[in-house]
Amino acid sequence: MARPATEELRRRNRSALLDQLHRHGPQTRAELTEALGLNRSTIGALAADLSQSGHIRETTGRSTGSAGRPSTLVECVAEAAQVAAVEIRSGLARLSVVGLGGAVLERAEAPLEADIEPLEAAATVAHLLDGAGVADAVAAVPGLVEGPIVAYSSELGWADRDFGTDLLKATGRHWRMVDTATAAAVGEWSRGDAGGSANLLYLHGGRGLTAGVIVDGRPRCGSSIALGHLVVAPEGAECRCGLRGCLEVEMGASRFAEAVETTTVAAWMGDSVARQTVRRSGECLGRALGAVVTATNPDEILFGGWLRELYLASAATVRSSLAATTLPQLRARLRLRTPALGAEGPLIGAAETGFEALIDDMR
Amino acid sequence: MARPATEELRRRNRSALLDQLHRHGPQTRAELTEALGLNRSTIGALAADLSQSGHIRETTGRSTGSAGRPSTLVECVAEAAQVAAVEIRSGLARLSVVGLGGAVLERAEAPLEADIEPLEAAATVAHLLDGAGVADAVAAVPGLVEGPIVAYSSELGWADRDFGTDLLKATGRHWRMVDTATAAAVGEWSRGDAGGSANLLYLHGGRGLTAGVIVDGRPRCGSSIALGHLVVAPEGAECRCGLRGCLEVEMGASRFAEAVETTTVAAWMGDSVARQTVRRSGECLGRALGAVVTATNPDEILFGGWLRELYLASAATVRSSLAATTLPQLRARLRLRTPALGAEGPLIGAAETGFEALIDDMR
DNA sequence: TGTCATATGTTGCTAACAGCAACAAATATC
DNA sequence: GATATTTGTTGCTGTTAGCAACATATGACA
Repeated sequence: MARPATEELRRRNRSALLDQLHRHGPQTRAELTEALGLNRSTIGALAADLSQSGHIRETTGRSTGSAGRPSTLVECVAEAAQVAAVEIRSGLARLSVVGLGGAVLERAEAPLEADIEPLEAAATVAHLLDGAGVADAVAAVPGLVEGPIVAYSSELGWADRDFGTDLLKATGRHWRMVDTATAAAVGEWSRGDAGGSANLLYLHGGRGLTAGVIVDGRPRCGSSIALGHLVVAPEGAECRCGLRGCLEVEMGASRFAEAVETTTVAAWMGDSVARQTVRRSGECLGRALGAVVTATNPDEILFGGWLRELYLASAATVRSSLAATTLPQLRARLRLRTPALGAEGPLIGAAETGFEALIDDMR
Repeated sequence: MARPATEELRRRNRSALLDQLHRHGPQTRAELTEALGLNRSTIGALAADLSQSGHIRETTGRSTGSAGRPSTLVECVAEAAQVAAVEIRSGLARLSVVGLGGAVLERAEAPLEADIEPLEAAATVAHLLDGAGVADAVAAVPGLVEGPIVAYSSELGWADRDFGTDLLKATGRHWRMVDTATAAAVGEWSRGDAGGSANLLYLHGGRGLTAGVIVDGRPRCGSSIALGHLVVAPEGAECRCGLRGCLEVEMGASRFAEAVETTTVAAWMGDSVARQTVRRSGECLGRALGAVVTATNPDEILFGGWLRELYLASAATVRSSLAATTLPQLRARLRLRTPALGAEGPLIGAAETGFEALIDDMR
C-alpha cells in the first residue's frame, strides 16, 4: 500500500463519522464521540477536516436543558454529495436525486413505452438526469440483475440485456445496477423501521415478482432473486420464460399489477371476482412463501408493490397456508408486514447503495 | 475505546498475519509482505511479536532457486492454539482437536444411543474431550440451530432443546454451536476447493436433510436451514415434525442414511429396488433444488453425506428435473459437485469457525 | 445576581505505529 | 571470486489518536 497506514486510519475514521451522520441524522459532537468511541479531540479534528471539505456543517448547539456547555450540532451538507437513483418499471421511469444525509433534492419521472428496448429506456433516463451533477448513479431494475446485465426481467420482457452499458452510452457515466426488490430491502433496512432484523426478505410485486434479501445485516449484493419463477405447479400453464407453473403466472401477477395501477384499491377489493382471485392468490403466495422461508429462514418479510394490497387483503390466508408448509420453529421468529417507505423504498434504497459506495470510497 | 487506536491497528495487522498463515499455510516473509501489503519492516516487527508469543515459528528459508538472500519461512505453531470440534450424529459423536494452521492433532469418537437426550450426548462429548486444553470449542449439530438452542433436528429427534447449556454443564466450558451443513460449507469454503464461489450451498444428507450457506463470501451464521422440511407434496405423508409432504420423508432420507451406513455403496446401487428409489429420489431432489436455487441463487451446490452417493448415482436425473424448475439464467452459473473433504468437512469447518473467532478476538 | 457544578470544545503534549532509506546478509550467476 | 539480486535489520520520520489541563458556556441554587 502506497498510503501510510496512519493516513488510512484517519480516512477510515473520517468516513465512519460521515457515515454516522448520513445514517442517523444531525448529532452533537458529544453524541458522535459516544457513537464512534473516539476521543473528543479526535472528533474535533475529524469534524474540522470534513467541515473544511464542505461535507458537514457545524451550527451552534441546541440547548440540552441540562447543565454544561452546550454541544455544537453537526449535520451533513446535502449538496456536498448527491446520488441519482432511477427506478425502471413497466411504463414508467422515476428519478430521485438524493443528497448526503438522505434528503431528496429532486424528483422527476417519465413514461416508458410498452415493450421498450434497454437503449431507449436508457435514453429516457439520460433525459431525466439532464446533466445533474451527481457523484454516483444507481439504477433499480425489476428482475434478475447481474452486474450491468439484466439476466431476466418478466416486467420489462428483457433477457440477457446489457442495460448497464446502454446507460453508459446514453448518459456518459457509469451506473451501478441493483434489482428493485434488493434496493427496496436496503431502503427499508436503512431508512424504514426494519433496522432490528438481521435477515430481511423483501417481496416486490410488479408485472413480475422479485425478492431482495438482507442476510446477517448485510444487503446481499451481486445476485438477485427472480421469485416469480419459482415453480409452484409443475403441471401448470406455460410462462413466457419457458418454464411451467411459475408463481407469477399462477398468482396472476400482471392482473394484480394492472388492477392496482388502474383502479382504486377499494373498488378493486369490492369486486366479487377480484375477492375470489385474492383468496386464491393469497393461498398460492403462502405456499410459495413456505418454500422460501424454509430455504432462507428470514426474520422478517415485507410485502411491497401490489403484494402490499394482496397481503393486507388476505393476511389470514397467507399466514395459514404458510403455516401448513413451514416448521413452527421457523415461524416463531418470523414477522410479516408491509414496508414503511411504500413506493419510495426502491429509490431510497438505490440511493443508499450509491452512498454506501461513496462513503466507503473515502477511506 | 480505552485502547489507543494505534495499538488497535497493530493488533489488527498481527491478527491478519496470523490469519494469512492459518489459512494459506507456511509462507516466506517476502510472500507475507506481498499478501498483506505491509512494509518489510512492519512484517518483521509483527513476526517478532507472534514469535515471542509462541504463535509462529521462523525457520531458515528454503532456497528459492533464484538469486538473492533466502527468505525465512514462517509457519503457525499448531500447539499454540487448539480448537475442539465435535460432530453429533444419530448414533455417533466425533471429536477432532485441530491446531492453528489446520492440522488435526487428535481424533476420537464414541457411539451414542438411539433417541439420546441432549444432556447424555453432552456427557459423551465431555468424555471424548477429557480435559484437553483447547482455546475454543465448537459443536456441529444436524438441524435448525439458533445460538445454544437446537430448534429442530430430525436426525436426533430434538425440538427446542438447549444443547449449548447442556454442553456447558457437562464440560464446564462454553461451546459455539453450528449446524452440520453450515460447518461443512465453511470447511469446503476454507479448506476444500470451493474458494472461488461467493455463494455456496451445501446440502447434507443424514437421517434428516439440512443445508448450509455461504453468502457473498461469508458463512451465514446465526440461522440455519432445515431443508428436509421443505414441503414438496402438500398432500403427502405426515412427517414427525407435523407437516405433510416434507422433502426428507418424500425422499426416504432415513432409508438412504441406513443404506449408506450399513451396506457398501456398490451393493446398494446394484439392488434393483434401490435403483428405482434412487431415480425417484433424484427427481424429487431436483425439483426441491429448483425451489432452493430460485430462492437463493447460489453459484455452487455441494452434495454431502449420503446425498453424495445419490447425486453420483443420479446426476442426470437431478439436473434434468432441476432444469424444469429453474430459469436458464440461474443455471448458467451454477455448478453441482461433491465435497472435496468428504465426511471430514463438518469437523474441519466447525474447527474453522472456532479459529475465526479466536483470531478475530486477538484484535 | 453571583457562585458553583457540570458538560463540552480546545490546545499542547505523548506514545505508538507503519513507512522509508540505508545498510547488512546470504544466495545465484558468470 | 566478483557482481547482481533479493531479503532481513536498524535508526529515523511523519502521522495518528489519546490524554490532561484549560477554556467556555450553560443550569442550579443561594
